[in-house]
Amino acid sequence: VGVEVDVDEFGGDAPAATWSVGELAAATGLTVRTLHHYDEIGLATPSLRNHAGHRRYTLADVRRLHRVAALRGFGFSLTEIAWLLDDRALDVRELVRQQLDQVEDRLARSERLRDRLAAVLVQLDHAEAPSAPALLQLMEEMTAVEHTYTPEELDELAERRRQATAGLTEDQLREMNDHRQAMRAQLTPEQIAEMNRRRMRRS
Amino acid sequence: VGVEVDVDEFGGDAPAATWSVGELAAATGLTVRTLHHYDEIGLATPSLRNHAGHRRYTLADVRRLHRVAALRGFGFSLTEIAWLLDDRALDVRELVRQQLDQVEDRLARSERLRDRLAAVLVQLDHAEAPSAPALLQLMEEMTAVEHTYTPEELDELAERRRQATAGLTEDQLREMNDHRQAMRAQLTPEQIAEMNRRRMRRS
DNA sequence: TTGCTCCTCACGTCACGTGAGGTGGC
DNA sequence: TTGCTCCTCACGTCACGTGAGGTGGC
Repeated sequence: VGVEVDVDEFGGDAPAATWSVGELAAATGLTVRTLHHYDEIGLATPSLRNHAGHRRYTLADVRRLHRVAALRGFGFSLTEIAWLLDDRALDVRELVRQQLDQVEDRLARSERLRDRLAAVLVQLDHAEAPSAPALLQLMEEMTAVEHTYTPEELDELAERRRQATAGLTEDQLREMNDHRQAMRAQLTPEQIAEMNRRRMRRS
Repeated sequence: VGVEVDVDEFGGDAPAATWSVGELAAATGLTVRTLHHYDEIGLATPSLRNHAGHRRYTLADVRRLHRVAALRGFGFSLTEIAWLLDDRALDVRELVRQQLDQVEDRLARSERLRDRLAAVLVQLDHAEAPSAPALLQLMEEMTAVEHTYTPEELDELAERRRQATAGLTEDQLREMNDHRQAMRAQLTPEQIAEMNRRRMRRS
């Protein structure tokens, strides 16, 4: 539904300010497609359309949109956001607590995964040729015995983590970049596409 | 493609052991649908089919499947796993490092999200009626000023986290359960379905 | 006339889950 | 004959991304 009044045809009253999708996208950092999507599912619908059928968001619409964006930032699903905004959530505290539980859970998994990956990196350096078969053998050993690390290995592991995140020198960064460039030059188009897709999802 | 020999029709040689999808699913903890999927995309295809067209996995197939499962446990995508298993990965160390970077990134996001959710819980307790509007106002305040916490609030926050994860007493757990039961009794079928879906994805 | 923004389909994503409808061996 | 396992479609998931093909105002 939604009011289909042409905003250009307002009568005596001063016309209230409205926003187009593009303007809102620029202002909120959301994409136009995202605004379309929220409209499609009825989560945030513009109250008006102009004579050409273009969406026109009122101030109230913009406010709702900001709430949606804020709630997304807290990790709620669009369904849950709809419940909250329409005041149909039964127990807000419980909802937040469940959300927290989920995040704690993911956090714990990610930490274990990080440690195991860091350990793999350390072991790969110990290997003479870090090939795929070497990696596989390594992982089978790791999953089999759940290897306990020596203090030296744990140090190396922490060092790895530091290097992976913290500031590298200009030279190191350039070297890594050169290496990646050389690698990419040998990739098939589909492999490159795949890598780009993964990078997009990360940001 | 794939060899379409009937395993029941082996000649003089002792028939090698093979597994059905159901047996493998039970043994590996994967679902039958997952095995079908890996077959569909060519990641792990059974070498044989019996006369009725049923999949028959040889020992080599099972070994490959275990590698797939192991690599999944390290967070690699099915495409990456295919590269690794077919030894088509260009730089194994770089692949592992990228994987580690991604995990570190997710980890950092999750930590921030956890802190903000815990803070919301604390604030909800300060509010007299923890309703959806109260939650929204709270979040707007939080995103606006990026509120700095007092030492007392930080303590409460840590306490929240502890309660959310660590061992609660039997009484507390029972009470929470009763509460959830009561809440569920008021849910619409679609809301229940939604909650179940979320729970499935978590495990 | 040329750009720019806007519109509505409609398919693709990732790794499967979930029926639907049917077959084959014990 | 009844269960059980197996089979192949084929749609659904979640929150959009990405064209495709077209319209309207400056």
